[in-house]
Amino acid sequence: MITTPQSLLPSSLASISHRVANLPSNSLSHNPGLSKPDFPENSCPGLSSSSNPGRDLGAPAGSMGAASCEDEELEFKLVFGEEKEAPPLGAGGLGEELDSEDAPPCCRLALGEPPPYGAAPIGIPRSPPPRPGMHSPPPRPAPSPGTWESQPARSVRLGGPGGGTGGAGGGRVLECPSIRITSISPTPEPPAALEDNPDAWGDGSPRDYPSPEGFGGYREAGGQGGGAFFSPSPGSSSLSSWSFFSDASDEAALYAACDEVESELNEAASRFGLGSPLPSPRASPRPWTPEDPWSLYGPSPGGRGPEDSWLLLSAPGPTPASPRPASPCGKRRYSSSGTPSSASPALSRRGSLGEEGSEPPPPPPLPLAHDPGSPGPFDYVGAPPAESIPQKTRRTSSEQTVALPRSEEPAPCNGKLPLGAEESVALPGGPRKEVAGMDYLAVPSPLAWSKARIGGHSPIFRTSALPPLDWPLPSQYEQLELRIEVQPRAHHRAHYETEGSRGAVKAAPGGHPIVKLLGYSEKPLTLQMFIGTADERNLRPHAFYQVHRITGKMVATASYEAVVSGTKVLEMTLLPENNMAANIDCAGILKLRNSDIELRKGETDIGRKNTRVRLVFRVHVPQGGGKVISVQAASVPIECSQRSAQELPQVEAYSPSACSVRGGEELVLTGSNFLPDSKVVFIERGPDGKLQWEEEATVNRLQSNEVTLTLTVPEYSNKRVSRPVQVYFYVSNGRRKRSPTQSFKFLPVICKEEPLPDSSLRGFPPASAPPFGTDMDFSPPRPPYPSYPHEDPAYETPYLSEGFSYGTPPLYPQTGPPPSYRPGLRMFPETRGTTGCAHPPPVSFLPRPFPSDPYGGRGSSFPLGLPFSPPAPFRPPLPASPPLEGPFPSQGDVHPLPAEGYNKVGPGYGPGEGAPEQEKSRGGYGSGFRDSVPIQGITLEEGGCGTGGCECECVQEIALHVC
DNA sequence: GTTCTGGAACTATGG
DNA sequence: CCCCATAGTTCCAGA
Repeated sequence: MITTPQSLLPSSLASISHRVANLPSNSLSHNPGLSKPDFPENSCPGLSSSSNPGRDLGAPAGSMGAASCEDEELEFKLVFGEEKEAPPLGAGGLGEELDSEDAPPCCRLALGEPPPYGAAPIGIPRSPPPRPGMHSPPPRPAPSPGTWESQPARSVRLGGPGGGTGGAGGGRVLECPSIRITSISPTPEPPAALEDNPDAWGDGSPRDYPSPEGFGGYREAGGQGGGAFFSPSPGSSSLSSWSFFSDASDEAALYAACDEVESELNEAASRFGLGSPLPSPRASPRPWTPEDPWSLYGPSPGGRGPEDSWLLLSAPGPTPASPRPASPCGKRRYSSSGTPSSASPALSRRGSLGEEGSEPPPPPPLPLAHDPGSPGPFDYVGAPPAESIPQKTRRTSSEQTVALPRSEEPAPCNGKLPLGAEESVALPGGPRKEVAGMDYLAVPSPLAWSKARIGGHSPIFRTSALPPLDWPLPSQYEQLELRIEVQPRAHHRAHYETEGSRGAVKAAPGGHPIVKLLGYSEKPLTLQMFIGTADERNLRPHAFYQVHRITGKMVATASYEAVVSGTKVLEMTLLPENNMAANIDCAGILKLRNSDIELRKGETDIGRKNTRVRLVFRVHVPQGGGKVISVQAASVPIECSQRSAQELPQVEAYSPSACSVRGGEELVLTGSNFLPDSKVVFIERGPDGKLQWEEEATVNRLQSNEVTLTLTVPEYSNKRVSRPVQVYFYVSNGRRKRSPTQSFKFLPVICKEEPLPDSSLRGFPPASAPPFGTDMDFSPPRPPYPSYPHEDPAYETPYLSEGFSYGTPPLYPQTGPPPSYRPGLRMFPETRGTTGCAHPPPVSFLPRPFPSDPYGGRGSSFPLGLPFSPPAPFRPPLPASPPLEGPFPSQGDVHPLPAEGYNKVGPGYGPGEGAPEQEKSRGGYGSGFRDSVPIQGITLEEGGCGTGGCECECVQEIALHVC
């Protein structure tokens, strides 16, 4: 680990680092798992961990890693130094509160100042950012009427010890709701230091790098970060951070334990003139130049400094050898965590802790290490010039990178940060981050924040106090509107730090997303972009994903990275000559290891299954008088996991679910991942499970798209069957890419017409036909679902399936109309379970979990006021992930509403059509499907299942097919 | 030689 | 405790 770096480091530091590394506890354990246990006992777990991990990880990563690694170490060392300083809360300049409004806002930006790169957009002040997960306190009204300013919970200036060398003057300011325990920190100075003393670093030693660390945030910075300092390795770090930092007491213990080390480090650091170690050593590989405004931000984004920085800390990663090193250690169990993706905010600790809070609490100081004025508008940390770091580093980046300190960062938004701004912060932040998050005491629950924010304040802020990233902002205000003209694709496989880039996010139509600011064209403005969440909660920076700057020949859009509160922000310029539009061809998505993030002190979100993100764009339009109007637009949800990306086709609903053995009817499938060459194959298996019949259906390509397949049901092999025949079909995108099978029935043809009473048709009298589930279609698994309330418009979406309600496929109007979305489609709820039916699941779809049958199992749904219709509309919790949602991009909308999605879906069907169709469907029902259905096949099934306990013969049915 | 990708092996987590 | 399924990460290989 130390090797190279050490060499670079002063002997003292080096020695220290070694020592650290060797510390018992630490164990450096690469193995996280190990470390964790040790922690308690060990004195300085964190340290140890830190040391290694990164390296290890890095190593594996690749050649590049080497460099990074080195850097990492350096940082590590540096960090230590800082820590020492930092720890004390107040250490250096702590105590000061910046926050005051006027405060110098770290955020302040110089509007108008051109960015370093090309067109100089107007600088945007950086807002204090809260950590991704965390919520920042709602902005408070600024002195000026009508304007808001972000407000840190409290700000504390960390000080750089005066050291300050850092210049930073001191320190960074942290906003802390609570008390900060860690030492970590804050040392913002580093950057400052750098700036101030460029010479010191000048040699290009690792130290020179700006502190990417700042970024450390993301991985935890805190944990790592801070922890990082303490524990480099992910695992360890996490552990350490976790264990140690989680409590103040723990931290204290740590500190004590590490005291010695810290002291030494500090000393060493001081000798070097590092004010604070923190600074971002990593930041950019290239020598840091004081003059470079960006330097302040930290490592260069371009280089991905940030990432690197993050990585460093975070990186603990596993070495190549061990695949999942990180997680093991301290991972928390998902189950325990409660909701996975954050489905429910409430659940998350954040609320209480501060997890989010954590982030928020310490809103990192924006870094402006440098003077705001000078550099540029962007206060953030990162944003260094692109050139700074080779992308390649990416891999290593992990190692290098420090996690961005998300929230941690001091949030001073207002306050200015010390320079190094985020980075510096970050670095320290890393540590800090954790600290920060953790440290802070209780923070208002996310919900609370949400409410506060949701209120709808005007998007007018002071340039000195821009809104945190987790602040909801309107996409439009007065004549201004930030619009995503071209939405990104619904899938984008994010890359890990250990991988190479997987490219920029692309648009569905090809090309890349395009964002445009309407209503303003006076001068260049900076467009910010970060990766936000896609869950039902308020939009906020995603804890497990970070934007990744893509550079290359093919990238035409200039951009640079910055780190705001631990969240990497990609900044681009909107030029009047381009109609204030930007082609987002420079934004990739980096996936952070769940274990790294989860271990962060304040992090409450769970990474597992939390793979959807949204691209969030922001623009701060200067209004004069030190005010800006901030508008934001978020893209459609983007699924970032490989799996989903290559995911198997999924059938979420289909209609009809049965037809005559003659086939020929049109069957519409809705789901996701359908391809132009997707095939739909019908099969029948014998009692022994052997394939008895197989037939590929003819797909109507013109009426099919990614989420809808329209096909013609093939003719069944035996047209003389006297009973309904249960068959199955699946969608295939190629070998190994088949959807789960769906059940379908072929009904015998009855020449004699048998009129059915309306009642029966519609509702199947309870007695005779169990409403729900019985339907054959559903295969076993599904519980009877209650129907979604038809009444509720909201549910009219695809999910609703009338068919479902009726339970019988035949009921669906089989008329031709497209299927677009027919009401008939039904969604299956999670199959398992609810009913009790043990059915094998022939139908295993239901991707989304539905609530169990509210109606006691019987619940099938009866939409139209059928006898059995559920009393109250039952609303499935689709929300989080509406089935369709992912795939369907609704243009322009930020929120993935199923409905919207659907609208878009049908190829032939224009957007918006969906609704109509649905209605039609309904209408059809209402009017009497009979009429609408020339040929009706009615199948009555009785299933024990429907009722509940059945064992399952679920299908006893009577099918009548009217000719 | 790099950057992108697509695939897939491995391992952890949960049921 | 074992088995299986699902998911997250890391690797590999080809374009």
